[in-house]
Amino acid sequence: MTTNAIARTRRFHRAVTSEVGALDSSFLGRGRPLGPARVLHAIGNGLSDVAEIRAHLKLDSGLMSRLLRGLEDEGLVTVTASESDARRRSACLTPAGKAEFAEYEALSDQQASAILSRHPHPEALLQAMDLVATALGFDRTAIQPVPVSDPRAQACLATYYGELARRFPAGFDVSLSADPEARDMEPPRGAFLLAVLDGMAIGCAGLKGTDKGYAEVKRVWVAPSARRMGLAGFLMRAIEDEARALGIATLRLDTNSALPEAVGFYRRSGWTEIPRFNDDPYPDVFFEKHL
Amino acid sequence: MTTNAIARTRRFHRAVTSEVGALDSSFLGRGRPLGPARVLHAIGNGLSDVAEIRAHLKLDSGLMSRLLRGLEDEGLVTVTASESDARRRSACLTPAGKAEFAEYEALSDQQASAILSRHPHPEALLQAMDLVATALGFDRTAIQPVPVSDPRAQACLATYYGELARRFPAGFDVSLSADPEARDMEPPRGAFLLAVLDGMAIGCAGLKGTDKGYAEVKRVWVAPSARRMGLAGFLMRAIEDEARALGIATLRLDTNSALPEAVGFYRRSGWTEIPRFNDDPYPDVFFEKHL
DNA sequence: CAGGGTGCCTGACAAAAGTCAGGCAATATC
DNA sequence: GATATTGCCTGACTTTTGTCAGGCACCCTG
Repeated sequence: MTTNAIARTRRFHRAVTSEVGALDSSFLGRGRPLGPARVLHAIGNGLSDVAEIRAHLKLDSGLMSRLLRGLEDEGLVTVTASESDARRRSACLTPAGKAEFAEYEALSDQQASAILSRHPHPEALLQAMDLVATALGFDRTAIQPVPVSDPRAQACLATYYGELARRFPAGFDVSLSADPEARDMEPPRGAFLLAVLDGMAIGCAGLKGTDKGYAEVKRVWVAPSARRMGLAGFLMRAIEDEARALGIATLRLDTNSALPEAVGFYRRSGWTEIPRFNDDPYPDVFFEKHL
Repeated sequence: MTTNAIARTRRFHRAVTSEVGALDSSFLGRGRPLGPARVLHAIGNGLSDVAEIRAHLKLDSGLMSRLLRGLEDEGLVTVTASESDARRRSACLTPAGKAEFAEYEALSDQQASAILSRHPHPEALLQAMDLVATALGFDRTAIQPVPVSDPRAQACLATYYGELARRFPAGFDVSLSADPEARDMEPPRGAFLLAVLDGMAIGCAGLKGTDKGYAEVKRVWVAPSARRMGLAGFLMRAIEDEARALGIATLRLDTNSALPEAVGFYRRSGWTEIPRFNDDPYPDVFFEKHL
């Protein structure tokens, strides 16, 4: 590691730390201390179980209790006993709370938009921010099953198709390909997994159930910002676990020699090349793996 | 501004904010509260004037006074009256303070190095961090005169020469070019300006005095992360101000048609193309400007 | 239904950070 | 040389955040 590289990294930290002061302005800009603002933000983002919020924000139980009380006194949240377990409590925004949350969101959006709009090349800046964010937090990546209809899943697939269209010599039109029915990629026939980091999907993989004695792995994609970090391996291991849990013993997949990094990855990770097993126009390489 | 772009920017903020928690671990990792640690850090980085530190850290005068007293009690700093103005005070690290500061530096270096070393492509990550840091803080850019021997100036020049070597069809060897004597680019004959952001040089420009009735503008360079943001314009205006202050009425410069963005920039900003005025082997376009 | 565990609340503190009014000495201004 | 200003200090606060022990209601287990 050169001294220069460390100096540049630390310069980045300095820049970002002072910018986080400005970011806090979107947290502090409404005359509320950081603690209550963070709790409000967490609730607004869908966390309701008090214990979950506490774990997420790493707050002491006593402090959490008082912060919630404060928000209740302001009329922003209501706290009720959870239905399934009356010891647990569940927080939820009142209409006033929702309005207040929306104001915080607007502040954050404004700030994000300000940064982007004063830059001469926003797309390059976004790509750089994605790369940095993924590098900083990669360990926090969570792999979770979602319905294919989840908007984040759809966004991944759209990017994936766009990339195939650019990389296949003849382009790519998903409607000509054997597009799996959504319910083939949902339990109990299959699964669709999303790799999520800081709320953004950075990869996906589908498991498509068939009636032919095997399941197919489809739509394995990793965001450019997360490549070469081993995410495909995590996704494939998770897909194999899903398959085992569904009682599937054989997996197949197809890919294209225009994607050499994918072909190499499957070769390296225990897949065996087999003859063509479908008549999809796009793939030209076929693999199988027994679990 | 698309919604997606804002979401990506905000995701970056989230990622970086939680990483700043980790950064604070390098500030808090030595059992000292944030306040005193920040003051120690500021003094270690060369700030000594108490009022300057206060302005930089945005601290109340009372709080600042107490923090300094705490560091004095720990034996880490000594505070003395300033020589020029006995109302002002000046803080300076004791040997123990220097050792403590070095420990903080080591923690920060370790953290920077950890981020880089776990990434598959550190140079790409560094470039992304540079781009983001420059975008976030561009308004804070300071243009300051330095001796050409300043290590930051030398680093800029080395990068500049490297870039010329890549872009000139026949390469670039500074020893074959008319490399100005250092003292031609220092007062009273000339100047060398550095654009500094968060402690890192992101651009430079030299003013080389001659005995021929004009001064030359040399070594105008902007870091890749800061291009297209108008920095060259700021630098040139500052160079012109320096020239006027030195009583110089005519500026000349040479450049190369392999650098079309530079040629275009000079054409747009009031320079007149003139015939070749030197026998340097590299340039093929020549400009003049009267102040 | 007794006993142990869990989730949240309360009270009592303590540390850290921030605020404000006044005070003192040095300096600038007229 | 009187007067105002500046830079820092001190004391006396408040707010925010964090910590800890105990308590109560609820849940699970046998």
